[in-house]
Amino acid sequence: MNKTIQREAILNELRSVTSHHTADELYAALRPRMPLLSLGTVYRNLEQMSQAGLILKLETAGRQKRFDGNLKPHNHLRCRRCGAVSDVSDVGLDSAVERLGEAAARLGADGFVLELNGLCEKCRLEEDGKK
Amino acid sequence: MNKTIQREAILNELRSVTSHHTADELYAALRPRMPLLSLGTVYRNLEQMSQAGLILKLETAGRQKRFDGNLKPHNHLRCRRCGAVSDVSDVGLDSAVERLGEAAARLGADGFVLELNGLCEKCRLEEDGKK
DNA sequence: TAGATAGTGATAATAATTCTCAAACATTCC
DNA sequence: GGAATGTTTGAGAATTATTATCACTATCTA
Repeated sequence: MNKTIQREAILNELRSVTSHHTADELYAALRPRMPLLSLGTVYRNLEQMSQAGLILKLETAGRQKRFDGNLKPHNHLRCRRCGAVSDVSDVGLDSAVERLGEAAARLGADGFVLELNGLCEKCRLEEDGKK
Repeated sequence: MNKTIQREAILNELRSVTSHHTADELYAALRPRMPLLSLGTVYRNLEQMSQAGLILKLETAGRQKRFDGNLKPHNHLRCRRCGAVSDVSDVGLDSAVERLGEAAARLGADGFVLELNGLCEKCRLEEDGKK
């Protein structure tokens, strides 16, 4: 895998945000700096880097795939209102997930995909505001 | 929601199989009996019935959505080789998932999506056969 | 620095799903 | 049972997300 300006830019962008971009969000974020960047290049590199284990591909509910530059084990919440995916950190959840991993391994599974559903911080505040 | 022949047929088909059909698999399964059935009708009804809670929509990894006529809580394994989704029943897994549900509820989440990844029965045998 | 390889941008192609709309059907009310 | 009303259908067009193609350019290796 050669080093290219485009690939570096995509990886840096993904690592510098805690949100979990879709391919077209990344494209939109990078275009001002790289006006010739092509959407196909973004897709190609995201796929490549997730194969190589440099980033995570989140392909759970919702139409578009999202990508995560944070490789440390952590959990995700998808907002049922705005669709954003945010990180969840909670000790109780982490230990439940660990147990789940053990149960899955015992069954011979390679792993699992998990995503919490609910309202993100932002939408929770907005819904409360309405009442 | 009116009662129609198409809707009944789709629901019955989903309930009579333990595999988890995609829209086009259902379409293919029903066409011999209902040659005028349209794929749009299948999609429309699947969406409607999952909204109404008559069936489950499984929209995890993989491009196509799958639908499940079994409403009892149970877990799924997606085969990394053939893409099929099968039911997994295991006491250890169930209790880990229950804990996970409690942790998620404590955090204010509505629920979660979970899918194990690995080889299904059929592919496991075939892979073993090769060696 | 030349030759081999890999990656890029532009665009076409594909896959899955959703939308549109006139005609057919189901339900309600008399 | 038949008219009025609302719902659903089939057929096809449209949309969305993603992948493939390909001539050209950048990167790497010797």
